[in-house]
Amino acid sequence: MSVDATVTPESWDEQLRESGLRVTAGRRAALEFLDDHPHSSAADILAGLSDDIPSISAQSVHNIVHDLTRHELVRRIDLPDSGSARYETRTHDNHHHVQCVVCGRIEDVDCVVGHAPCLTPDDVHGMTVLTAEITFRGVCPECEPTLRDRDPQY
Amino acid sequence: MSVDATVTPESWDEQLRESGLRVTAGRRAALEFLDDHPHSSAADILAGLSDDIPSISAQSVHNIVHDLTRHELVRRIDLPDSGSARYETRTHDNHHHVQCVVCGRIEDVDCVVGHAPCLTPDDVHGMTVLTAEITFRGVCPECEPTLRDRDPQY
DNA sequence: CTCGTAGTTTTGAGTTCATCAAAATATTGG
DNA sequence: CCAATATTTTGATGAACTCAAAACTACGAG
Ligand SMILES: [Mn+2]
Ligand SMILES: [Mn+2]
Ligand SMILES: [Zn+2]
Ligand SMILES: [Zn+2]
Repeated sequence: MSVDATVTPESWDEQLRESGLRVTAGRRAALEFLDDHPHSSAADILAGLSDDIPSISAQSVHNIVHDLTRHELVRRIDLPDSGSARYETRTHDNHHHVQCVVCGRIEDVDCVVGHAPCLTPDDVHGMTVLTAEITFRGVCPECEPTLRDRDPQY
Repeated sequence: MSVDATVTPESWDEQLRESGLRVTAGRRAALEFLDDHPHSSAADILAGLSDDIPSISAQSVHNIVHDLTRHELVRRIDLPDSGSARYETRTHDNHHHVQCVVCGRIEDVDCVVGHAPCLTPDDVHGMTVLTAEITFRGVCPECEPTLRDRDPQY
């Protein structure tokens, strides 16, 4: 059983350089944090990085995720509720998400097709469809009892 | 050729009353406006209603769409870009949307299945999937030339 | 028809998330 | 190590939405 070593902690430095971005403590820490905590908000990242980098500011986190998103080292996702944008290091695999309507928990859902667009609808008003962003909404196992309490007919 | 008369302007009043909501000028006007201008934002609605109801406030529009959404007379949609939430009178038909990445134009896309959830992925981490919100992203016919100018390899 | 009450709108303030701009600082090639 | 330029920080600003209380209105009871 061998672990895929294409994404080691140090490789973030390489990926940053390959994108023409300078290697900074904030960017490296943000990438490491997002790899460990997918679907984090800018505020989550700020909180997660403040211990290691006390000087980091909210504005810096926004700058960082913006730059990393633009160079496709991270992916930005905007889920229906969830107030703020979320970020993750899983890019280029066209995966989707399932979100618990009770607790907000977010999990990845592999794309059945594996490439964009994974669906092709009938009538798209003449538009050329590039991607299909899918957000499944449901109830996670932990929240099912909660929901049954509130609405026994479930 | 007969027009479906199930949704006449006056029927908004009935639908409001059936939901236990009082019939007010703002609510009636908002429903009429949204029926004519689907996928409008709260700001769009405010602008569209200000002529007829000069006293209307931004807060009122938020109250109105919130109440109408809660009683399912309108549907709220949150699209990836687009900053603000959008609203429409087409409810209960589980339809989806296609959005032009250049100009932001939004169009309806009928659900192929016709009922939620229209997709059932393999692994959803034990969650019970209720709905699948799909946003197709692409380029509309009007914007294709623009895109070709910027990036000739298209 | 009038009145009273609960529902609704308005007014005003406040929050969160994100952006813009300029000064301070750090990275990196030479 | 230095200079050039990218990045971070600081500070201000904006957009969308929410909260709370006062003013107003729809509508059913009388
Ligand atoms: Mn993901
Ligand atoms: Mn629609
Ligand atoms: Zn849950
Ligand atoms: Zn377009």
